[in-house]
Amino acid sequence: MNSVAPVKLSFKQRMLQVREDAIIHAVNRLLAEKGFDAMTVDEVAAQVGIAKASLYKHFPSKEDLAAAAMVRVMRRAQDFINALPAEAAPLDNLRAVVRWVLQVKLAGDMPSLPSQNSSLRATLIDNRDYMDGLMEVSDRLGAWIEAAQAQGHLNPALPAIAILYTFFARACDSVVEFLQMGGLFSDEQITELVLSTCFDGLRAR
Amino acid sequence: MNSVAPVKLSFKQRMLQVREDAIIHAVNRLLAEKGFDAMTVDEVAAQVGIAKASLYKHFPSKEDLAAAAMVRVMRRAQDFINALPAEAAPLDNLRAVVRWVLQVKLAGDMPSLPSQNSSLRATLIDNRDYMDGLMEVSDRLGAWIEAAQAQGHLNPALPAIAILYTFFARACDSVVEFLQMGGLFSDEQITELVLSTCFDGLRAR
DNA sequence: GTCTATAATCAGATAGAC
DNA sequence: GTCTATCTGATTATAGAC
Repeated sequence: MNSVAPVKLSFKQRMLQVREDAIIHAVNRLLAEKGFDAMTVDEVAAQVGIAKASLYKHFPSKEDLAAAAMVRVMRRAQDFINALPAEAAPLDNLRAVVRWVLQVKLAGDMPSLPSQNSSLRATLIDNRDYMDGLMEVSDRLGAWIEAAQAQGHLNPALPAIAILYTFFARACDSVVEFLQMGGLFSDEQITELVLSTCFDGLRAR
Repeated sequence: MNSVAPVKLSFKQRMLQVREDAIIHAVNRLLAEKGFDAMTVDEVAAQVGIAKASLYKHFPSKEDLAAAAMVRVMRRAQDFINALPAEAAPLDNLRAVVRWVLQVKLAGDMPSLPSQNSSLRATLIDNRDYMDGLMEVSDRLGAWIEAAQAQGHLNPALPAIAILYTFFARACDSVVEFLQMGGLFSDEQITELVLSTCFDGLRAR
């Protein structure tokens, strides 16, 4: 009994993991496509192909579904950041991160949450995985920002926290949506335009 | 009869106008505070101090309420733009407009709509006042943008439309909310920080 | 036009069988 | 854990008296 139990458990857990991955993937897509308020739990269930009640066995609320999607994207960000060369110039790594964010957004994979929803905010703050990820990302980017400022690559007059927020805000930049809707520019062009305005500004140099 | 009718009508219309102004003002505040989805028609009615059914005598739907608020803010933008000196440098006028947008936002007077809601978008597109205002604002700013580019003040390599969208996007810039939430900066500091990153970029000059 | 009362619908969450 | 069926509450919108 004791010898087989772990194997069966592990298999069960793997199935569970796969199912939850499918759920989170669906949530991520729907959050990117229509946002939190317009996304319904029925839709999520339908997309995954399970009953709504089953969803609630995995996640206790709609807010927790959204939080799981945010944890997922935060993990991806951490993976990307950790894969960047430590020996590269901090400014280059920061540009690479912003480019990654824009590409995720342009691919329709960036979940978007309403910034004013308080119950959602509470759920996120209570979510340890999310907060840990957010803090690690902030620390990594913050270190690069200060290094780039010390090297004279980023404007030293700007508070580092303001620069950090400016990067985070690219994940919900309406300019990307406006340009994408217009249909005049390719995804690559949009990426370069937003990167240019972000780092170089609108004024001539 | 004919001699008094216009007076009575005008008085009635003035009362109507005042009432509708109060409604739109409440909608504007609620849209700025909680956004379209979280705002309920009951709340609007309660804030104005009238019954919900009376609201629907003035505006046929929640979407039309929001559209009226957008028309209002667009009118304010037009008024501000028209008051700017024609002889000033285009770049200065553009900076003034962006500063105005940030101040309205920081004062909690900038209504925010979900960019993905299709019924709302349809209502806005069908709203002549809104579309006319939007186009006039775009034309005025567009002319200044092109002039500033010709003078070498704005980066000529950027498409004018991308610059215009970058300005519009300041009305829903999450950086403002992030910085405001942190509580480390005054409204004036936030305004100058965002203006700086917008026009001068993050990189050192 | 304003009100009270109510319809109609939708969506988040749960009960209980299997 | 998954399902069907249902509950519960909230919300948009309207009916009908005054």
